[in-house]
Amino acid sequence: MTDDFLKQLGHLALASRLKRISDKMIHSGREMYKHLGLDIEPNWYLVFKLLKEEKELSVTEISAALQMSHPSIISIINKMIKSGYLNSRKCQDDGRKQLLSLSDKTKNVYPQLEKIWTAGTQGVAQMVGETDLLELLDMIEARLDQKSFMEMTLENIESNGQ
Amino acid sequence: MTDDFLKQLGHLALASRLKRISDKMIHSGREMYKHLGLDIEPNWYLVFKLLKEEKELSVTEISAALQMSHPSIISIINKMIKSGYLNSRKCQDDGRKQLLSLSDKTKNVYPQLEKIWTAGTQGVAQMVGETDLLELLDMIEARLDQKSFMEMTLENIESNGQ
DNA sequence: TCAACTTATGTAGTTAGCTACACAAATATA
DNA sequence: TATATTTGTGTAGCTAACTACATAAGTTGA
Repeated sequence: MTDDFLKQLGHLALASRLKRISDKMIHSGREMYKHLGLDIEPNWYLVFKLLKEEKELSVTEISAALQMSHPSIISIINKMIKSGYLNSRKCQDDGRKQLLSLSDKTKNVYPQLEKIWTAGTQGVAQMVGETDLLELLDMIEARLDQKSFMEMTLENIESNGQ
Repeated sequence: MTDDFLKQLGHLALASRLKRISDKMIHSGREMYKHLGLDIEPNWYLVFKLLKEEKELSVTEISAALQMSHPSIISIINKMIKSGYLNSRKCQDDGRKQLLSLSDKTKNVYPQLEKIWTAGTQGVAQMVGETDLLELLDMIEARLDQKSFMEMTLENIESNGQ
């Protein structure tokens, strides 16, 4: 018997435990950048890595690639622009679009960032060990895409009620 | 090659993926309560279940059991009190303490809530299948408690730099 | 017994997601 | 070609966690 009530709840508390772990890691990531004297936030690596690969993307394209809502992306990129890490220019062909790319400032610090991300990847790999956690997450996300947690639960309520 | 950039990032994006899954499930849980006509929020089940078991607890005790900060607990219980699901009384022995317990309203709807949570537990169990996901989470949380993600990463930066 | 410390609660302000709505630009269609 | 629809971006307002600070009540020890 542990004093961690979430563990006791078993499957019911899955979402809460996933949230607890991710919150803790994200918070620790924020501390790490601060410790290293960088004005970078934990979720920016997604945009950095994506734009390193794709060179120039619109808000909607970033939103689709990261599977996050476009208001979330706007909030992230506005901070990154303000801090000088992204360039933004209006698209010539389509006046609605804003095209984002990495700034020179970013290109200068990129080697340092890569070292941090490499070390972070190693840290997660050490934590996860030889387990197949990432494959499990693939499976869970695939199942959640097929049928939402609400749908699954409502179906179970239905069939339990028979 | 998938169009989900987070998957491509492998271990590096673990925290982001855990967040994405938990956010999705929590959001779906909110919709479910709404669909069922209940004015209950997704994270309240933790307090309901805990107080069902322990009868009467203070803010700090709830905070410890759920491993959440006390301001988070205050925010949750204030809403639950406002909605009539919790009773609060001042502790006689210790005037600083607020003692929380389940209200009659809660006791009346509890059977219905149990059905929902049972169905939700089944839903998660179906999603997780025969895997050992919960044990993996136990392991990861234990390792994170020993050494934070920041510490792990900084150590790796150090040793990579040699 | 009273000052210093500790503990329990509460408040303020931050970050990170989200949906719903607004609006402008592009495209499609009658 | 003019109107209607779609698409891309942006804003407002929501939830949920956190830390840091404030305050009040208990406890301890000189």
